[in-house]
Amino acid sequence: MSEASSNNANKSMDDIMALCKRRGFIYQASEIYGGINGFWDYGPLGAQLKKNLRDAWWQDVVMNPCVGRPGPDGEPVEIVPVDTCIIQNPKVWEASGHVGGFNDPMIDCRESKARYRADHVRAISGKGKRNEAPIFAFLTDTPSETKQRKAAAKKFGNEIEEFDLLELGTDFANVLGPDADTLGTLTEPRAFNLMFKTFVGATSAQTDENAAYLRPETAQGIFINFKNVVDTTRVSVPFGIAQTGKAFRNEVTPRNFTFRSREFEQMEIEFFCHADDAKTWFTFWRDWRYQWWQEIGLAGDNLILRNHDSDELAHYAKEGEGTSDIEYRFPFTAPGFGELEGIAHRGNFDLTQHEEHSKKKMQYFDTTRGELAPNGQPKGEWYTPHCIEPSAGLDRGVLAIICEAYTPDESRASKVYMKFHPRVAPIKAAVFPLVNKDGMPEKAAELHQELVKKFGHLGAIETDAKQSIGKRYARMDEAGCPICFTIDGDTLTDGTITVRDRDTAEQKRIPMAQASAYLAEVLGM
RNA sequence: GCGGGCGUAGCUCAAUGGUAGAGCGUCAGCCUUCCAAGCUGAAUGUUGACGGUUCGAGUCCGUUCGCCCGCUCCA
Repeated sequence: MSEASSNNANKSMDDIMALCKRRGFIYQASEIYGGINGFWDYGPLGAQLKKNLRDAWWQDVVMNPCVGRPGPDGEPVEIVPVDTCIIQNPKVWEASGHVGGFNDPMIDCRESKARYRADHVRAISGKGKRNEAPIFAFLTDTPSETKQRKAAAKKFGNEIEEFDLLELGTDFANVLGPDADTLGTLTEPRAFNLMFKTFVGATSAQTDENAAYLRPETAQGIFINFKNVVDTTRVSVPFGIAQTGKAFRNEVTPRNFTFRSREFEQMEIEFFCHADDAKTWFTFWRDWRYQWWQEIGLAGDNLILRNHDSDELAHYAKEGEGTSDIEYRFPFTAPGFGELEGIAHRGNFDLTQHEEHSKKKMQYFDTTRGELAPNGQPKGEWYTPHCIEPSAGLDRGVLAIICEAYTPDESRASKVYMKFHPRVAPIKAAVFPLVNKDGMPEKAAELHQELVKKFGHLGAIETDAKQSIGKRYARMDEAGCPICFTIDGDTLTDGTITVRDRDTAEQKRIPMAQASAYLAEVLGM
């Protein structure tokens, strides 16, 4: 357990947010106009950090799936990428269940602060007295039902009638809320539209006919291209399709810095396999994804793997075998955890839905299955593949990495340093002349150019000749730069430089000619 | 959506209803041979926004936007 991971509950989110602002990791979106609730912008260091995490995922998922670890079938894991549109045909969201399932009107109770799905609330009035107080509202199978039935019986005896609350319309002045003690505390029903709506066509009217939605998840772009990928590439089940991209949800309550944002980026894999193999693939992905987050720097006990209870499964996962979350103990969730990535067994829910709604065949012909023909070859089998979905939040990953890296240290000049794993660190190295004269700046520029050329595609290589060396080290500590190379007087005579380690502040001398190899090793190359 | 707290320079914070300040950071110059050293100087604010009370509002009142905490919600 690292020092950083053991005390997240003691890390101040205010301090972390201040550092994010001060050093240019994350800014409030539209700040000069007073911000906009639920949106955040990344500054120079944050944008690079986010790109590094996205690149690491892409490399380890798409380019070299599971870093070469074979799947449960002993074969290399096969993954191909796609990049699909944020705006899809609206029918996609009908098929996926996002339109029908999440437009439900909700009712709030001003007294009890409870919130109810309007269509779930039942009501009891006196017989023929629907327009008179009191009317008793309740939720079936909750304590409120018992309580309200008792109250209604006391008031009306057997002369009652029972109906859906919504039959009253939108005015509930005569209604006693399920958990209320006074009449008329229920608000009128309000729709919760979790999807952002927009309109397609520059000259078209903004009517429902032209309505479209910003995607609430990248996953559907994969499912609706499943057949395209199967038909046009040489993949065969089992295989996965991966995608990163923005998604949008009109969250009821954006909260906790970037953790719950209305615009966010996902990194998703939809891995298709035969139903018989789904369970083993689920376990495989769950375990590897957990390990991946550990290897990217969330190595301590702040990261856990949690299997969902059956009663909290999402609509799509009920068909499958379950869901596991990889969760991180953020300072604002401690001692609890917040989700970084969910690994869901979606069954064949999505492909089946799209097959029904689009009338296009989504089944897959597997030539390795089926009974054997006389010649000993399998006859093949048609089936709708099941799907394992490791779905990660990129912004949440960045936030977790920032929280994990944040390390207060009163003993050093910066008082805090960012202990980024070298692979995600936005600044990979810095080159300093110890003093800004005597040929040192020239040497520094030389080494800087060399390192930029070799490592610049991975992140920033900085150089700085201003002010004292301690100040420059401190600045790099706060930015999370893993190592600094310093040119001094000896460099000019014997060709050696000092390497300064961020985490230990220790220094050692190496030949300048080996700086590049040294950095490569730090970066795990 | 409810309740509570908050909003002053890039950051952290001062300022009795009476001229908006400090520290740090940033920038410039000098200096400087390993950890924010030293010296000199500079820039930076419609006090979140709008309205009101007042001779006068950072301060009081209203509205609004945003952030934090709790509840709620969370595909």
